[in-house]
Amino acid sequence: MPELPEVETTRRGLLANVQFLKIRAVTCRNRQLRQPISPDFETICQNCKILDIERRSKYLKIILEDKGYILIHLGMSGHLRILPDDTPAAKHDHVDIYLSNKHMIRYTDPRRFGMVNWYDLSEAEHPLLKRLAPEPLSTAFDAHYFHQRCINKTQVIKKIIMNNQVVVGVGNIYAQECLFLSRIHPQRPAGSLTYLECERLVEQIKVVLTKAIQQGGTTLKDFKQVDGKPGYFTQTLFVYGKAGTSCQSCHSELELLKIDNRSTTFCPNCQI
DNA sequence: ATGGTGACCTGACCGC
DNA sequence: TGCGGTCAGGTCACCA
Repeated sequence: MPELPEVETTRRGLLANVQFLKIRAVTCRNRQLRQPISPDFETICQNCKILDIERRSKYLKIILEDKGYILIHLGMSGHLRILPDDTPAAKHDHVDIYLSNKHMIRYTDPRRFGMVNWYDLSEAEHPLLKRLAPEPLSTAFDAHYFHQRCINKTQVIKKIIMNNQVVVGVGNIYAQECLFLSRIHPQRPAGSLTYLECERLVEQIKVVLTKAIQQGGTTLKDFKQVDGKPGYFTQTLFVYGKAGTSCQSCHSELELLKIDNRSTTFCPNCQI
């Protein structure tokens, strides 16, 4: 489900609902996520005030007053909702964070590839955050930087843009969309891209992610915003999940490839 | 250092 | 109806 636009949509929805509220209590029903929830998680969070919610890559940081932050990752299938605090828990509702206003933040994640934990480490100190590349929508991510990172690389370009040590936040859906819109074949060795192609790709990554955020993310299967509304970006997808249909630009048949074991749809005519 | 592979999980869907 | 296979939005530890 969640790529960067979905996570950013979630951040905005949460922030509007929980900023400056106090955490009354926390319930964990299943601690076995991508990494186990630490035994003292509930105790540490109790009575802390939520100051802000930040996003770094696809991680959310719930900033607590004078006391570090809760780090959340949604993995493949996770989502967060704001619900009345007496809402019964279903099978995959692993964590509830009860707030001072009779509501709670509920973390649900069927596949449990996500994580929830508390830290008091700066980004430079945190093992999961310290090696992350620049944000795609920041000025640090530009054509010059990206071209430098591609030079002499034999890896295919799709893998490079999905590598979070090159740029964060580009997952499988948006990688395919960005490559289509930049007219670059997903299997090109990164080192073969010209400066102009790098510039085009960087621009499309920014445009596609910005639009997706504006539309509330992509709705796939069960992605919902924190208020339960769907995202609307599916209406804007050109290639993801459309193998066998015709290219909206040239009407050739879109083809399917496996790259790094992940499905990749592209137009064999437009993308060179 | 860089690159490739398997591992972590559950659920939906398809063909038999 | 049931069973086995395949696939799915992500990331990281481990190996060569």
